[in-house]
Amino acid sequence: MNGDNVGPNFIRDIVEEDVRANRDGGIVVTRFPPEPNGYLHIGHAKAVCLDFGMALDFGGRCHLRMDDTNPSKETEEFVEAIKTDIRWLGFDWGDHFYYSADYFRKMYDIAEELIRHGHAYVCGLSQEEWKTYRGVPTAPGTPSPHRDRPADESLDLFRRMRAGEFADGELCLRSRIDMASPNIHFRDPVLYRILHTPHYRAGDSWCIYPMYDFAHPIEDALEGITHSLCTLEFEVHRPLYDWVIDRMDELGMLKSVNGVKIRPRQREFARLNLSYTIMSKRKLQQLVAEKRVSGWDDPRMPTLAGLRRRGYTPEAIREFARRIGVTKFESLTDMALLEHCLREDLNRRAPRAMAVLRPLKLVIENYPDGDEETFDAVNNPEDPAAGTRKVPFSRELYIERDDFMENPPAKFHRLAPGREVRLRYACYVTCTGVEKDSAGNVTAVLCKFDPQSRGGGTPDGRRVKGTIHWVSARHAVPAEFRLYDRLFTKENPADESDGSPFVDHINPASLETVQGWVEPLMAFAAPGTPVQFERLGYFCPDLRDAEPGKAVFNRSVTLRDSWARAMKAGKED
RNA sequence: UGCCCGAUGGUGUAAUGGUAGCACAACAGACUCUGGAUCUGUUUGUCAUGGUUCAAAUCCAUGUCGGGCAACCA
Repeated sequence: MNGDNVGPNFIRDIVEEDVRANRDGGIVVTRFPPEPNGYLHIGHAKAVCLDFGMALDFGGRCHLRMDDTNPSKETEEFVEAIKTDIRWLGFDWGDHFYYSADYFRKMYDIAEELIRHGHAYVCGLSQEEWKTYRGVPTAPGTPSPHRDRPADESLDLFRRMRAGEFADGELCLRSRIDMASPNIHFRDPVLYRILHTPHYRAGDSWCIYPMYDFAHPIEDALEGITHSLCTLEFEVHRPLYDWVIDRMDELGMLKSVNGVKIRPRQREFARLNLSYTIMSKRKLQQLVAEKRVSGWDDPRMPTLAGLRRRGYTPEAIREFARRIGVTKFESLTDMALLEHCLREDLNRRAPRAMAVLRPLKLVIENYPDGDEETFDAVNNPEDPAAGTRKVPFSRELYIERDDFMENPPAKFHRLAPGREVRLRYACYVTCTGVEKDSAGNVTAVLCKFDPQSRGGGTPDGRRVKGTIHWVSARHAVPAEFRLYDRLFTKENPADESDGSPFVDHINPASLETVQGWVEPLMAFAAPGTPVQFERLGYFCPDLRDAEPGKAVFNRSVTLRDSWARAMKAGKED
């Protein structure tokens, strides 16, 4: 029963032990419960992979449930986006798609039962007053003056709350637990509040809404969830979760499967933090609202929609989730690991092509002007089955500006006056001179080619140190390239303890747009399909802006570049 | 100065009383028609102090540091 969707971790150990002990009849049912008030991000992907992965690995199932108990922030748009993203990631909830809102009636009935049994009461304290009564972590609270309200009276008041007789905040339903508890969440937490706000799904049928702490365990219990996995900040809520489950048990409302009563248990793990980006929904929302990015799906965003548009694959993200593991340690994971997972996946799968981002004209003086020919190029050296393609060649080519230097350092393997390089898949050329404009800028590189080197080698077996990519000027298709870099310059922009807001650390160079050329076949690349532009990186035609006749490529991630690294380290000589 | 949780190389994670391992990153080399990929090698670690034990990253105690908790948010 050991799949490999989820690697070894303490949650897996717990589930394994539960199954071994035949707890809940040995079945595993998890759930992923997003609130539809924003887009899913890579941090959610970690949770999705855990929730669905555990179910998959133990032959169980995972429910998708919109945790929509707060009508003021939730919309249908987000529901659809969430479903799209989870499907894209590669997970399937089958028929088990739920809304918290669909349980409102049941929750209301349970609340009434709690009142009857003395577990809850209607409280008329204002939020401001409650602050005083609740006490602080270091000192016990004092009971609300309404704590001893008779059940009949609370029931009447609660029904009138539901009927809309009171204004927002005028009354609330409170659990009756322990005002002296060292755990603040046990000091008679609110179960229901009055909110005269229509719900995107339930419409205006309710003006009272359940709180998360009340709703969540009920949903889990009704659905027969065995393992309710959530993030660390809910750890202190666990006693309350268990309290509600106990009440459900008393009411005989725990689900039974094959005669076995299912008792949901909450387990907590650390959320994902990634270097040079942010994971807070609120902050992401702020980037969108302030138009610092183009939207939730801006390719620089850590949202799944953004990563998808950037060219990330579900496989890479799932592998990333597997590798980071699951612990209770609040870590800051290196973005380089995510990038590594993408490169690893794309290196295996992405077809190669040639593109020139910053063009410099190269003229082969001894190549006849009107002539042209094609060379065979390998589509993917990692996958022989991908075959080869024909790439057109002629007298005038574009090469990368970076691939030519007039006065190169010793270890520069590319083109320079008098130096010979290989044009990838084509032939050897030797630089014979340059053309310059009046300002002294090189406008073209002049070369002669060795006709015997056609195909990329020579009879005399002489070696060249460099191989550079190119496109034939006459055949090239113009293209826009969007070169993305990390969104922030600070490793942990979410940390504002130094007084600087995260938006102050947005990387001004996170997007650079350049106009260049691609080989002809790339004009037909389908949006979203990955390609490696040789020696540059992995790209994909933009999902939004690429269309027939308009080539727009997003750079997903660069290739590892040891030359650039050496240059940066100042070791070029 | 209450309650809860955590601490293993630069980063992330494994070892469940018995040789501290893996991955990423970094560095070095080999190979190469991508300065890519691949392969080989190197550097760096159990928060501290006690205790239990033949044996402690692991169990216990104390301390230190970090995180969470005082929404009618989730």
